[in-house]
Amino acid sequence: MRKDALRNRQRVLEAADAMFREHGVEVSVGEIADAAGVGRGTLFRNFKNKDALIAAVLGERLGEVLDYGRQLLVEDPDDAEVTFTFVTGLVERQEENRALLQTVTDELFMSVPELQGAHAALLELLGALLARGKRVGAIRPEATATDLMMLVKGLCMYSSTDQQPLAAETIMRHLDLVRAAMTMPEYSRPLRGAPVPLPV
Amino acid sequence: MRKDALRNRQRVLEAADAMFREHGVEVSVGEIADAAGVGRGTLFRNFKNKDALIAAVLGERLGEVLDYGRQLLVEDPDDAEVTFTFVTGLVERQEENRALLQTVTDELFMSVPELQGAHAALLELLGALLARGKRVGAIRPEATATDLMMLVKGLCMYSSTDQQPLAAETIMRHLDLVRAAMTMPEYSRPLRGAPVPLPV
DNA sequence: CACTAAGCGGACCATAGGGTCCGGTTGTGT
DNA sequence: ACACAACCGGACCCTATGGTCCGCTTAGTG
Repeated sequence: MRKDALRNRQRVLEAADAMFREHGVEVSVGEIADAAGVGRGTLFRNFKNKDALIAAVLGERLGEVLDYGRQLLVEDPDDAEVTFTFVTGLVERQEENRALLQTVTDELFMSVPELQGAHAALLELLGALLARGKRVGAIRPEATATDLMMLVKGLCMYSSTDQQPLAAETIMRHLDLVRAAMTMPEYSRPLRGAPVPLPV
Repeated sequence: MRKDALRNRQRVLEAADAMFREHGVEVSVGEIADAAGVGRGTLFRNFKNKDALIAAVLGERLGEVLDYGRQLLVEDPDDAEVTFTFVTGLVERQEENRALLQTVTDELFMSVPELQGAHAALLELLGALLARGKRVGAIRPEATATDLMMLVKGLCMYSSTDQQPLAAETIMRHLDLVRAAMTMPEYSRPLRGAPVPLPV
């Protein structure tokens, strides 16, 4: 591959990542190409179609998330909090990257193998994190990775769909709700921060 | 208004309602007009634009939901379960009407005054339901209507975004998670049903 | 330096969706 | 029965988007 070609590919990846972060995967390829300073032709020569570009960018981002979670599992084998440490990190990343969890559980993208794999891996990781919490009696024994996934996805979708992004304070509060749903009562905690103000 | 005009308006409303139920508000006005057996011109003569049609249909559906909730408030002034009775009903309706909660908290539709009002009314209703639960010590005192809204919206979005609609069993399970998040520990209950199977 | 294949990018295409328009039709009061 | 306003509906327009194509440019090698 020629040097300039590689450089352009890189530029597209970076531009796509930036645009996805800010606007979600709905941004048009045209805008991405413009941001990258290349023509549409160049973009599509490097990525078969938009889905392939999404898979390339988000696959990597999700990979980082998975690494983070696996790292947590290794670091402290008896941390009852590990699930919520991870989920908090996940939500924080989602907060500065609208696209991060868009591809997970979305009919459109479940057909892209690379993302399907990331989804499965994420569920597996959540399962492992929960298992740790269950061992020390922090997590309800019947709770599953899918249960947690639903709550987290819901939280993320809710906050990124809203007009203006929710305050970090509100997100922390919502995380406390997730915690209350998943933990044994004595591991619950009071809700932090203020509720979202009524719009208008 | 001429008789045939009125009849056509009605047909459009019914067709739109049916299409929204099944496909969500994303269906094209063309499909709605076809289903109603009228031309696009007729549709747009009766409703200024697509948003107006959505507001007309969903406004009515949301009104029914509000009536249901207010009815519950009147019927038994000491029912600790009233919040979850309502939310279960809400989720059941959403299950057979993809569009029901789409308009709530969606940037696109928060600008339509009629739906904005319905949103505010829904939050107010949830607040009243929760207040009842708090009085008898069933609901966490710091929990707010917005907290519940987030959980319910998340649950609904999660289930209607998925490839195939989730099993009713799974939705009941998720409702138990919502309950766990909102209630005092002794009002929680074990999760019903089986978790969602891993896709592929 | 010159040649050539790899690479470039923007003009172009097809599709889809919301919304408008107008020539023809039809309900309805007289 | 007639006239005419109200009404109809589909052809049409405009915009946006994903994706293709091809004449021009340029990296890089002999």
